[in-house]
Amino acid sequence: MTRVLVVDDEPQIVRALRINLRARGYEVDAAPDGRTALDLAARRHPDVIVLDLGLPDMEGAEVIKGLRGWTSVPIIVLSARHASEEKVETLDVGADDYVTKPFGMDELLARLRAAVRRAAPPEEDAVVVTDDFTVDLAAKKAVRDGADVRLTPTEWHVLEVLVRNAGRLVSQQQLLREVWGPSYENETGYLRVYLAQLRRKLEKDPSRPRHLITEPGMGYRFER
Amino acid sequence: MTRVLVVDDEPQIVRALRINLRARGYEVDAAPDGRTALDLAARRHPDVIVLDLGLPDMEGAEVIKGLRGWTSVPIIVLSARHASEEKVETLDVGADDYVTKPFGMDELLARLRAAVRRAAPPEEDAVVVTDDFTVDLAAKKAVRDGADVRLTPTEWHVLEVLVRNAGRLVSQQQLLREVWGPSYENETGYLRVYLAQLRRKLEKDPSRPRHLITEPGMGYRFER
DNA sequence: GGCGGGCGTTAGAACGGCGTTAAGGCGGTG
DNA sequence: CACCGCCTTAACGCCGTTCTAACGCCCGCC
Repeated sequence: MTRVLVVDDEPQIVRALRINLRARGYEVDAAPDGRTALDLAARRHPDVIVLDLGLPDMEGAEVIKGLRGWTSVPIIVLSARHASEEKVETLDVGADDYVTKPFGMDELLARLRAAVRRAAPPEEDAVVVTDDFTVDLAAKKAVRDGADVRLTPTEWHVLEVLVRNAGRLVSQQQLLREVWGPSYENETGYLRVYLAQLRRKLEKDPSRPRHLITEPGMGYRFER
Repeated sequence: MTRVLVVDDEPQIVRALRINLRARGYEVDAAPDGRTALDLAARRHPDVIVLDLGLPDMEGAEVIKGLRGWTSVPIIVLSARHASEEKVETLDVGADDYVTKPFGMDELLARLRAAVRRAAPPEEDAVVVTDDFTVDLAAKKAVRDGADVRLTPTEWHVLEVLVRNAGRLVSQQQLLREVWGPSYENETGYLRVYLAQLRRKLEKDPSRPRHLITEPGMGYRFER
């Protein structure tokens, strides 16, 4: 779950943000001043910070610098000041975005989504592991006994559909449609050939498949 | 040097941006429409894109989607529309920031600095070593048997994309998009020529490549 | 117990894709 | 203006993939 730290000394703004963020599945912490904000940021490691300028105890710029000393968490600044110099200074000390009050909640949430999105790690590899072999969907790679297994485009495509539906039955028609196209729905012979190929390359005992399983008369299923 | 791609069909805005950016040491490319923008983005790999909505040939959202299909370069949108829905939609399809016209040049430049700053990679050791050769991504150099290998710009670009995706399969379309641009996705002949060149210059036995590997029908893969 | 349909397995032929080379064209440089 | 790299393009031969057909097996059904 995404964690948001809201820093503002006006209770009604904190309240409005808390309600809106909670409703969208965010976890919300709140701090009424800069000191508490720095403390909570260190302890709770939020995924994004919404920071109101004009806190009672510290300059906004000081809060940002205090954060930037050790974290690159996205900071979205809220401010009543429209002055260009203030925006420039705030952004240049390390803020990621600057929203002027009064602000539209929809827009703030959209900017928050954008900030979280680009801070997210670039995409993890979707790796599926079985006792006998490993399938890396992102790298388009299958490994067995430590060695890469070479798969042809069609073999890979069939395997991919099955693995993405791991544990579920995939009907022959569905497989044929996704790999060969809608007009090949009756070519069940293709499936027999390619499933045999895949088993020969991946299963320990191809005659007794443990992962690429036939459901007679229905379709095929990948079990990890 | 930081490279900026300015996308706008109004010459005076392009001109103003170009002058201001040049004066601050940026390298500036400009595109008057979406099609040119996508092409230039692929060929020049800007560090940030300033995109005006309301281009003559494409919807702004379409341009953003076209970019987001293969790159995470920061996109700062310029727009005359202040409507909240437009901001939300634009940010949600992948824009990083949304600035309404008329805009202050100082503010835009500050937002641009912020976008570039947070996109900057955390100073990685960009040296990849294999048994047969070494690739230094930062220095843009390849070394084999202690001697520098001379690579043409295109050769280097192809190698760079493959090395940055080390171990992962890179499809022919992806490779062509990133090196030649989206309109070259069918020119698979280029790949055959350039992969042959790279193998001849880098592999010990070019007829049996150990690192620049072809996956027939799918793409290419760099293995260290 | 014979029969037929579905499935697994194998091999070969056709096709398209890939590696390789070299020549032409283009732009940049001295 | 001539030269030189680099990119593009085309031609050719080879290799891998896909398709197709044939055969054997198992199982349920008549």
